[in-house]
Amino acid sequence: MGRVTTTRGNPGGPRPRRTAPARRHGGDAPAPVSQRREHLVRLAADLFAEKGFQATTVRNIAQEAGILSGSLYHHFDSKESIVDEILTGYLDEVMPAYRKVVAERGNPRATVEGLVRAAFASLAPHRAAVTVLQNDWSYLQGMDRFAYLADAEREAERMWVGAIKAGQAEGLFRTDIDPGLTYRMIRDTIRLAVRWAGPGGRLDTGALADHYVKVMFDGVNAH
Amino acid sequence: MGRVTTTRGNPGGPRPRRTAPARRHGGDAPAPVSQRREHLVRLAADLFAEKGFQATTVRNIAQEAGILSGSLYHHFDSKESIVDEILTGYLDEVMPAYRKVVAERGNPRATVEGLVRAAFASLAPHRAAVTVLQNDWSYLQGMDRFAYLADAEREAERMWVGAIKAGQAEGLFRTDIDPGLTYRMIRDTIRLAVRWAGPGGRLDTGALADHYVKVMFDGVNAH
DNA sequence: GTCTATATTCAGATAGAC
DNA sequence: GTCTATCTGAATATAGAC
Repeated sequence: MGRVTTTRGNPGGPRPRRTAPARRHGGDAPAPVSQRREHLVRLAADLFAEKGFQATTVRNIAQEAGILSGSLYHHFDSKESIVDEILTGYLDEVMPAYRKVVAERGNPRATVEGLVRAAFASLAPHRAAVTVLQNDWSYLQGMDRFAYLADAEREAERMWVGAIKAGQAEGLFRTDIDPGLTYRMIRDTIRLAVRWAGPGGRLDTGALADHYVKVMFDGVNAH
Repeated sequence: MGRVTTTRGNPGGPRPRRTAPARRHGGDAPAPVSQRREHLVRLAADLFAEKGFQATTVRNIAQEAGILSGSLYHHFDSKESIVDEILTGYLDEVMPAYRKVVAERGNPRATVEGLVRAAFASLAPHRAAVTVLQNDWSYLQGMDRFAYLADAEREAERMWVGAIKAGQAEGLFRTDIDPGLTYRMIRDTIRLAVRWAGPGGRLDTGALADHYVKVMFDGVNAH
């Protein structure tokens, strides 16, 4: 609607020259097809995990790889397609893990514990995805391309809340807590763990899961 | 350093004319000094609470107020000074509340419960600050101007962890959980509640605090 | 597969007229 | 106190040389 199409405008201009592209191999194997691409995704993921998707620029990613930003577009359509790959990789792991736990049809306590452990287990290999889901959720929500995120979230909620309600029905869990509220508390706490289980890797997620299961089931009170 | 000073460049160009600045008074009192300013801060806060600080533009804020972005700079130095005001307002409320709870020197269980309730109570009036602290923490950390955030966080951690450790020493809390880890779990879960206690205001924070205290102390298991 | 060069758009911010 | 007009810088992305 009434777009102004001035043919002017050139911010940027001559950019500072870098010294050299810092090659990191001197005649390696030809690389199957997209080993280079996967490497770039991993570099991007590290940056996304540090500061989120929106806060990371394609120049950041390119610099990390020792190339210029324009060169990234030989490998990727767009910045969005990079994060798409990262998010899809996460969901392709965690959702089947959830479904497997539910399909085992153990008692609800075992199911909830299994879900907690599955969630924690997926944190370490997918820090970037989890960080992006926290930081940039509302941004991604606005895009048709990422509608699958909300779908997955709905399915996950059904599984968790179902297990909690079943546990209440069987008298395993107290009935004076709200299942939906409890699910969100649990989910959020696990996701946030990615921040301090962070790059330093000070805490392994197995130990975190143990800690969390203890507190969640029995509370902080001494018996 | 070799800046290109083309005299060109005019993104924006002729902007669509708005109909009128939507005045909301027709001869009110002269307004003490900065009633207008406070109003603008509140508008900005709503936007920050929705999508964070970095994701909100000064043009967003101005549009919400029915003025142009340049006009905002009559009231504020910069976008940062707006968020500074918001964050300061939050800390000026929550930190004294924490200190008061600790100063009462009740038993550690009462102290922890008091801290939880103080934290929840501060959510509703300061949604923007809490959202910004979550979304833009790493961005703000990099700036000297916001060093006071880390200071406050350190003081808060000392109070919480102190209460948890005291409770363990008195045999009130189980000793097989890590105080620092437990504090972060609690803190993060409370902060995240701001998202779904959100704009709809579906859940009042008093009820949330009740729910949370129950689960935290006694766990989800039935007795 | 990378670089050069640049288009395009949008961000925060400013000067001065009204 | 707001608007007009614009600057400056930075972001995503593209075209074509090498």
